[in-house]
Amino acid sequence: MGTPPHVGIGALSEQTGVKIETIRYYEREGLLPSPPRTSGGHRSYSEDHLKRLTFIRRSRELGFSMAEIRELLALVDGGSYTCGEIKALTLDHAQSVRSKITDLQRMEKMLVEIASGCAGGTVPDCPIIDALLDLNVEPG
Amino acid sequence: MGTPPHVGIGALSEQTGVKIETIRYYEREGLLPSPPRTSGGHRSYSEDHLKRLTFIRRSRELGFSMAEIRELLALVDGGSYTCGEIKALTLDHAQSVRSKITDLQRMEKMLVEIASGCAGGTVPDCPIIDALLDLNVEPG
DNA sequence: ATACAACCTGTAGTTACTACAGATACAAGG
DNA sequence: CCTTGTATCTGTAGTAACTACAGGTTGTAT
Repeated sequence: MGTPPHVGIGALSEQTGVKIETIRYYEREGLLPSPPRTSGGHRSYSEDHLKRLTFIRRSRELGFSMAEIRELLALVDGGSYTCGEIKALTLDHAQSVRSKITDLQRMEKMLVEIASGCAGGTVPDCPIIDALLDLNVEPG
Repeated sequence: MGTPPHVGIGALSEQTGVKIETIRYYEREGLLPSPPRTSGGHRSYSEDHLKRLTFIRRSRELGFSMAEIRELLALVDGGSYTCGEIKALTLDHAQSVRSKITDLQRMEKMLVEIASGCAGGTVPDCPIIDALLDLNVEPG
């Protein structure tokens, strides 16, 4: 009927979109619990592993660091988490994402600005190079 | 009168805002040419090094990778660069910055969205956790 | 029995630095 | 000249989050 109760690492990888090596890496790092092994030593995963790995992947996609994910998981695992704690972590993270966006926007503006000074011709005298050489070095 | 003709690595570091270890790292990586040494083996930098290091630092601040900087420097060093080449590199980079911005904006939106579903109370039942567990796993 | 894919462990490479440890060098004061 | 103290030297290892091997074993289908 549904999915089989235990799958190998390859199947887990396909179902979650997380590469095999990365799954093993998460296990080494303690994010994903060590699954039981077959008699021959192959990892055998259950539905719970699938859920947890999905959680990890989603969190990574949202830009949480592994340290932050560790925190989230610790709260969840402890069973003692409150909505407030989780929400605080999430909003903290959103703030840091916003500040990265601001930085990148400043960058982009500068890039376009210095590029716009450039005719793009074939002369070897380029205002972009000049800008990179001279910015912040200009005397008052 | 002006600046002295040769300075040590500490002074160069202060003048450019690039840490000493980083300066040595750039030298190892071939971005900054090896300066002459004093009899005792200390690095002794000239005005040219200052300019080049400023170029590197500015470029890094604009988000160019070291590989991209290497390209820029190769063009400049070859003396054969044209405005068009430099401009193309710059606009390429600007495009990749824009796409990073788009990604982060999507992230931020998701974060705020899932956080908004959360009352922030003390109950251990949190829609953020649910979202992280279930997104993309929902059956059609 | 045999082929072949899937899996195993362990190590090293990636990016752009940063942080040591342990040894010299240099500059100033006495 | 000697001492102190700061500056610098080399070389190695650590950071984040993977990714990519190499060389060996297991699982499975015929």
